[in-house]
Amino acid sequence: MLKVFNTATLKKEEFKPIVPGKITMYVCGPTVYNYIHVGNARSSIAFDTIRRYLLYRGYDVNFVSNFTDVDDKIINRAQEEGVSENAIASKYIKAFYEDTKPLNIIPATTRTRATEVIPDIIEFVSDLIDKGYAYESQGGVYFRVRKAGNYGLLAHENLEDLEVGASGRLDDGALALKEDPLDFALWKNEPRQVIKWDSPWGQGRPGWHIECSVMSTKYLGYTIDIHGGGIDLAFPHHTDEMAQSEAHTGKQFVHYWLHNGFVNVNNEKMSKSLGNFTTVHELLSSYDDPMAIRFLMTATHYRRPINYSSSELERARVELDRIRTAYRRLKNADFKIGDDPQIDQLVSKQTAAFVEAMDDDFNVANALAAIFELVRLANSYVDSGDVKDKSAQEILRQIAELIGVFGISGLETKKESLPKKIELLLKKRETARINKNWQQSDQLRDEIFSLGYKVSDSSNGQQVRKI
RNA sequence: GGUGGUAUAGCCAAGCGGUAAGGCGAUGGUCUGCAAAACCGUUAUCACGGGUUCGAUUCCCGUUACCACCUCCA
Repeated sequence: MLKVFNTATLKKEEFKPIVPGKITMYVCGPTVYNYIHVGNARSSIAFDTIRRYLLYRGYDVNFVSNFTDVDDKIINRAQEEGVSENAIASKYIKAFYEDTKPLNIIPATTRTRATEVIPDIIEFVSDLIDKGYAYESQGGVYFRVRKAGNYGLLAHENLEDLEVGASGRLDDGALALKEDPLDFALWKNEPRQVIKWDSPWGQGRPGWHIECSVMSTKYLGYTIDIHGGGIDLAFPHHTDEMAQSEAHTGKQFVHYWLHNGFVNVNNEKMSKSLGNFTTVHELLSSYDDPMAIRFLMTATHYRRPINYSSSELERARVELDRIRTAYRRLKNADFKIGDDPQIDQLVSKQTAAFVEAMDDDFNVANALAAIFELVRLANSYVDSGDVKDKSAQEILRQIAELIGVFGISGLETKKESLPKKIELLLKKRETARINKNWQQSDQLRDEIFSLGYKVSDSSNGQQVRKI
């Protein structure tokens, strides 16, 4: 039985999809005014792993996400660079796909830009006005927060506390536009010569939260199973989404709210505003093992913070290497025809442990422990010198499938093209080894090492990897 | 100030009423020409103070520290 932690109730709840066997899932996507950073990637990876596990459990998952391609930051960026907002957005949308592909993130079933649903947004907002949940004020449209039931539920705050914060931060101009400091914008009046659309309230552009409500209801229906995002989105973004969506449809918006924890740097949140971020773009260009990045992000429980540093990344790589090494060893072992029932039994025991762990709100730590048990089993099996093909294939298949749920692929490949010079030195060393010329063999190993490659010997000959 | 979260070995991190999974590191051993890999072993009383209980890391109360949200942020 799958249980998930719901931010709305702060409890683990049994997961029951609206339609048996099918899951509707919406995850808030990035505002595309810059490259995504490691923290953004963590969120994508966390929900990708959740999605993969649901797929592994046999569910059909309809996964929708968005690109926010109209907002203040994009407009500012466009003005700074003297190009259109669309040029900025398109550039970083392209970069998003380039950056997430090496991290093995499955593209969303549907991924739409905010600017592609403007008519739907206008219709949605008009309906809120008709229903009395919103009002126009000088070309802008605002949502009446006090009219919504259980507003603040996700943030676990009451209206009075929220109001203290709201009235304190708003300037007089903004306050004058609103009936109540708590109200938020559904549609913004836009007098400047920047990206904007005609609307019943004059020229303007959508507020921040409306696009997600529109896309979620448009592509997935009035009520969806899972809505995800970073925990910082719980308030105000998801709170506002929930209020406007439920006001519009009269139905519960989301059954399970899932939020991921942050990536920290020196125990502080990595964020664009703090400036302490590393973009995935630059990380990928300076680090040659994207699967290790994925492993670091995915092997930590999604709600826990990750303290990001190069040493943490290195540790993740070493851990992942243990799995890869075992996988390759077993794959390259000498098989005998046959089957070892006791091995098969141990494999299914660990598979069951994996499922049990993941069913408990995606407990990846315990799930990973099951994978490491399989790794030890694989290694011991090879050491026994009596490997039966059927059992070996079963171990390999399970390791690949389970680590695949974490989005780690290519366990056996990791083959890189070697420079000619290295190839030559390896050949020379092989000859030396056949002649048991250990001195020359060691010398060549040192030489290869000094050129940036580490060579080690196994029963299958020399193994090389780039340092 | 309000709200939510976290505090477990050198590090990462499970467990959450019956004397602590897993990984990294360290260390001893086996194997190997050496090294690597692998395998076997060693490596913690769970922030602090009370309370409940036959028994608490696990429940309750309090304290302390750190993080986050309350403004854009995954």
